[in-house]
Amino acid sequence: MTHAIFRVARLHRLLAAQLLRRVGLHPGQELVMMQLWDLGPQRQTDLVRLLGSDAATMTRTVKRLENAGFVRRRPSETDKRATIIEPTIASLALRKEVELVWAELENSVAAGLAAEEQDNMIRVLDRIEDKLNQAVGRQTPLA
Amino acid sequence: MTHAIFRVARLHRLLAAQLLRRVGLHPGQELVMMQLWDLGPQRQTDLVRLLGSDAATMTRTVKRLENAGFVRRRPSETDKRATIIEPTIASLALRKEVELVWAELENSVAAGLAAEEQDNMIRVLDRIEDKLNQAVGRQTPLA
DNA sequence: GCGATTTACCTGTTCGAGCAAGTAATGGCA
DNA sequence: TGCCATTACTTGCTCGAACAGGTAAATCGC
Repeated sequence: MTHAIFRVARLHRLLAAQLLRRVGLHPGQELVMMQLWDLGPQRQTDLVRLLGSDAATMTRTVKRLENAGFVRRRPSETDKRATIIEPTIASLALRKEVELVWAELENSVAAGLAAEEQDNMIRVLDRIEDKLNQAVGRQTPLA
Repeated sequence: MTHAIFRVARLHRLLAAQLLRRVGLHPGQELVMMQLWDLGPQRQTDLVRLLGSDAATMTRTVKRLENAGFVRRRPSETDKRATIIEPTIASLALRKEVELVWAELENSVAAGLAAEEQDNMIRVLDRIEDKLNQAVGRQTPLA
């Protein structure tokens, strides 16, 4: 099963990269933007928490999104350590394109699966996610 | 479903990285070593084909494995363009450890799933893999 | 046999991802 | 109030992954 997951993960990411390329994003960036579009301005820490990502990676990803003009950075007024990230007006045009890409990705994955199979798949994936979270969380005691 | 795949993929890779760290490998390197252990010496191109990877990535990964002493490079006698990669004697000690890591990874994923569920999961993942291959292969015509 | 294409590999670059280490602001606690 | 751990973020490093571009060897077509 590990093999199968590896292969699907790689292909899934590869396809995402191909599709996102047309939109001018790199895989991973679209997840940040989707959070901002859905939830509005967020601190970097919150983005890290929401995406289960890494603070250092977030710093650099946000910097690139800022250079690309999709995001603005503004110091928090209540916490001088924190930076608030907000989507720019310009990014709103991107949103529809990203949603199209997302739909195409979803379609490529789900094509040929009955609705029932999809539901079951999601349920099992969620359970696997829980298991993995446990294993990652507690330093995998090996015993 | 795309969300679920992303999350499982990331966690799966993260757990693999944690486990492989104890063995001194980075995720991706173990796949190369497993091919070499299973099939014996291979040309770089063959490794690329077997793993669905990239020639440039393989060049660098092999170089690092060589520096780590797990792999040796030898020019092909029949094709002066090609390099043959072979596992070193030293790498054989690694093999058992990697197999343990792999088993632990498999266990973390499959724990709590009935055998029947696992079988079904693998079947569906294989179908998804096919779909993704089609989508990636034919430049995703968007229409 | 010779030229054009293909194949095998390498280097440079960009990006996400993670670890380590460092800075500065915050907040808790004695 | 003053100290100290925590939190938010940054920078430096190493890696896998992918693309672009480049070299040399092999192979195909004529």
